[in-house]
Amino acid sequence: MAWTEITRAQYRRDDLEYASDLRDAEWALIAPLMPEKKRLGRPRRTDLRRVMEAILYIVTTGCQWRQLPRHFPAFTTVQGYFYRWIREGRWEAINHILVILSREQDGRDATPSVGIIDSQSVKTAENGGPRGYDAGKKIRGRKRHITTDTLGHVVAAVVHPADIQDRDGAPLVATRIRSLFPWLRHLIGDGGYAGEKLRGALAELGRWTIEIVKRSDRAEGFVVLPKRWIVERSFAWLGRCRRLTKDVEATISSSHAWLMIAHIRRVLRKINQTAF
DNA sequence: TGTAATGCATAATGACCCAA
DNA sequence: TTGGGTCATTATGCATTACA
Repeated sequence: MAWTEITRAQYRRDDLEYASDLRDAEWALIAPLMPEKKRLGRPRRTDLRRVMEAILYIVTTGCQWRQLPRHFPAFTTVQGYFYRWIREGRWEAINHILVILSREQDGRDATPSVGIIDSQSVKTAENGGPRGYDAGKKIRGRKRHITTDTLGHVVAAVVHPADIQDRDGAPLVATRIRSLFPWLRHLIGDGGYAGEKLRGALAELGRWTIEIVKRSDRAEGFVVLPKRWIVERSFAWLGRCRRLTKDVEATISSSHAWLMIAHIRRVLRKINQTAF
């Protein structure tokens, strides 16, 4: 019997189960977000749960496509779904829905009204694609530019070459936010987002406001909580996924997809843990 | 029977590293 | 500088299969 044909029960034996695998309750959350059965054509035989688990395996371990263990579907098949779901915008859509679910579970409005923005520069590997040099961080690669809500959910992300300044990348993020969470209009960021240029760019996009939290705030008395640690914590969470410790992708779109997947993984776990 | 969708191997391409 | 090697990504080809 081929490895790919083993039953779920066999697959669940300890020696084949991975920490990155989906628990039943987690799969229940994303199963409705998987592509529907097509009317025509050859019916799908591949178990999409295994496809998801294979992708989660890669995002957590950081292994190459070719190193995907044999009892997952063939890596070319998994890869096929990965890229197809990028084209369909499915990764972002899944993330969007899970963030809403998670917020509602925490008793918040589905749509956040405040976002905390920050970026992280990551080295790229030898697979080419768009990149640039971040002189400040001395890193040649790309920036992950994200906005979180006050709970630390990544509500929108943009990946761009690292030579783009934060204040120039921010409008790109704002544009993403606008299509995902139209009611989010207030951003909190660090000194990198200060200045009239960005303020003007945001004004053109709509009625955005941005609030700058300085790093060394020596205000006396009661200090407004610097919200910045929330984004930093989110970056730390994402950093646990080894696929993200370097940017090994050749395209911006797959780099963005892995970021979404890492976050999807975290939100799935979070919803599940607090369910009781 | 023809069509559309699927599974998946394989090749091609492009970028980059390394050693000679 | 060149040639070999690694990987991500894209393209291609072919066998399968449900359904009208």
